[in-house]
Amino acid sequence: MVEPLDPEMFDPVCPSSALPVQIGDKWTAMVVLCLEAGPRRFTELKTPLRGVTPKVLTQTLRAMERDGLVTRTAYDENPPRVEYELTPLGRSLLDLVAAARAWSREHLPALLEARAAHDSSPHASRLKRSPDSRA
Amino acid sequence: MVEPLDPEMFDPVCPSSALPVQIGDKWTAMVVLCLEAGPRRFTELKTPLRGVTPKVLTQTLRAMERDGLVTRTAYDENPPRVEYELTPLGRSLLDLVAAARAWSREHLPALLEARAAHDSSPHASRLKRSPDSRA
DNA sequence: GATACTGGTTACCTCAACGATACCGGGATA
DNA sequence: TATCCCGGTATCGTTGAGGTAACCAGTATC
Repeated sequence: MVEPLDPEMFDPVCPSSALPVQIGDKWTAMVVLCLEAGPRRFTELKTPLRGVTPKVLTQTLRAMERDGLVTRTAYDENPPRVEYELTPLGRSLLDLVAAARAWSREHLPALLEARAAHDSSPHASRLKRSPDSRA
Repeated sequence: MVEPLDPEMFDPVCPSSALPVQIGDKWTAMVVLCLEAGPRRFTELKTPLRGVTPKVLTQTLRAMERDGLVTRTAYDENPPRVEYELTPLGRSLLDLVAAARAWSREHLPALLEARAAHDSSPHASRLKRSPDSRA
């Protein structure tokens, strides 16, 4: 079995709300990351995906299953056990996620800085006079 | 001046609705692509972005300006002229867009095939018996 | 009995993105 | 006078992703 997931693997302060790249739905990229090391159970996924409701996690996983990104295996045991695992196709998304994370590491600070500067500026005139002059 | 934009540079049949990667808002990636070759005017952008309403295009461009991805330069001339241009930060998104497009070229057919297969299948039982026994 | 655990389902609500349509101001042109 | 062009605004409506809360079956344990 693989190691348990770090409940804090996703920084709640640096959410995808800021970065301009999204893979699939809101949680898809995080699910991919959670499944990188091996199959995981439903409740196992819920832990690091803090705040995700079972409904939304189910929706996400169903959509990923539909698209061939994960497989769902339910074992008729007691207590019930369901495992989700990345397919090779889903695994191919890891490169993309890595690219997005690389971009963020490199450029997100500049973006946030630009945003902060813009928000705090007194909205200077957006007009450039013709090359003559100005009063 | 740069060459005019091809009004059909974006295939209306292969929209981003299918592919699981999104850069910024709905139109952001396309705007980046449109600005790749040089500055463009508002109406110039509207043409290849078929169907975008001026309101939404304005929203997109303002958001990109806020994030330091484009610069907006308005010339006080007649008729009015406004030019949008990629900043180096905006230009850095080109790599990401290229990565997303590469992934799509390589893997999107498999995803769509999986989706079609899933949608047309009679939803086989999602239950797997415990591995110990047989029937 | 009562409660808890697993892997969900169902009904309802909210909010922001997106879109449709119409309109505007200021020249220049006819 | 009227119309066109450009770069937008204003107002309205739709849509859907996502969230909240409650509930479920089956077993097991208290």
